Amino acid sequence: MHTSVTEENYLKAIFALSNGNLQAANNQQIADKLSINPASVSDMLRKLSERGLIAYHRKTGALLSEEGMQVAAKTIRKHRLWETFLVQQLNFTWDEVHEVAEQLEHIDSEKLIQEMDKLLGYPKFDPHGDPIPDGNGQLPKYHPIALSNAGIQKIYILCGITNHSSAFLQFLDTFSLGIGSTVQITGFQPFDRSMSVLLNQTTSTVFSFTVCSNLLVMQ
Amino acid sequence: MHTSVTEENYLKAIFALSNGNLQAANNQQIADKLSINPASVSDMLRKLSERGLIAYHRKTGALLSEEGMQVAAKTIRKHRLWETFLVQQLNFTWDEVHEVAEQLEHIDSEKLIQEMDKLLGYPKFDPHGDPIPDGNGQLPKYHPIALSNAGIQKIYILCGITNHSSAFLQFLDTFSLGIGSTVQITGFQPFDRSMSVLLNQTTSTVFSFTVCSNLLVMQ
DNA sequence: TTTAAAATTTAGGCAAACCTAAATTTTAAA
DNA sequence: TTTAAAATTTAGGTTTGCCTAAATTTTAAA
Repeated sequence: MHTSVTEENYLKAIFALSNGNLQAANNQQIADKLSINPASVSDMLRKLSERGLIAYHRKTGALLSEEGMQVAAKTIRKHRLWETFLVQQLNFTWDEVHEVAEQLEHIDSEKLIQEMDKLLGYPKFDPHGDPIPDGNGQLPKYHPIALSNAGIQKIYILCGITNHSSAFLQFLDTFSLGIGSTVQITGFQPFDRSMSVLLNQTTSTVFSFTVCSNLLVMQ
Repeated sequence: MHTSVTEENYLKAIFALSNGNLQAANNQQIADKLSINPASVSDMLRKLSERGLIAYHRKTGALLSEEGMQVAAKTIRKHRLWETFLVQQLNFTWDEVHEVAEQLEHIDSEKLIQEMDKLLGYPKFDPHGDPIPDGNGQLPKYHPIALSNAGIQKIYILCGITNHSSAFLQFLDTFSLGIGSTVQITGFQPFDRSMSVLLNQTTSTVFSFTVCSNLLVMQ
């Protein structure tokens, strides 16, 4: 199925707003996200629905169909692979990649994206730590490990904690650290098993072994 | 000045048809080249003319203005850099690159193209042997040398000959070799100064020193 | 339960780029 | 030089995707 740039942007927005197609996205949310007038969104939702890419009802909102999901995942896959390429090979910074990736994600070439994937070594996460869907639109499996068991230099996503005390939560809060934050391990001190970490690609600090063993991360 | 994908395609077509802005391109030629109805071309030529990107008159045809030339050169620069990238780094073959480069050439990011240029080592010619305009839209200078003085492994463009005998011309003809053909030097035999060459990226053969000294090539 | 506010849709338009069919202009042959 | 053919333009339409303003529907407060 051929999809226009506009359609792909709507599907991507619905994917994001629906939190991976869990809760339906309504007109207003989509209009806000895309900075498009609700009347126009109404039009497009009807069209996407007629094309079988979403299920939509004005009261309940929009969810992606099987096919819509495929398109969205493919577009996100391209976006994140391009971001990875721009940062790793073209010296783009974190904040520069998005605008360009928004354009590149709509380039239509199966070979291009396969070769790009290969060139980058089949990455599972982009430089922001967001997961890259595979060629079938599947997100990488969720395999949490304690940060204390994680490998040096790698970038992880915080996906859970094993200590729910308010003291610990407050501690995390002082670093603006939450589920989905990225944690890159930049160093390890064997004598106390503490780790130097880079949080959200911005804040450098050191976490004790106690902290590290209470943070669940995935690749 | 912002230009649409469509406008860029028209300017590129006019550049190509006008042979680098030497002889004006007429409606019909542009319509054929872009597979667009002459009536539509008429509309667009008026628009481009109003925007100051071309000089157009129905009798004399279209030529690029200074500004139109800049846009065309920039688009061609992007196209050829992308082709080079696709072939060199993403294992695309000669015939696969065009379709994708047609899309990529319209991506708008100064940094992207600068970094791509750097990544590729500031190439002057693309894999087809076509010259890549520099950041200011200038084509590389024409510096012909005898093939016998050229460097191994490099790709050259045949740009002239110093022997115009029909025997020599016929000889070239058997290899479909003409001005604009590419010649890559794949080997050099010092004992007779003969060269192994790859012609037009397809035909492998060996040229004697005599042949090599009568072929003018440029980088 | 009524009613006001908020969300959504409908109606009517616009711009970009394309089209076909019908002029009109240019070129070239008789 | 006339005239027919070819090239080009104009006129009137289409589709996509957006807009504003005016309904309409839904939600939530009184």
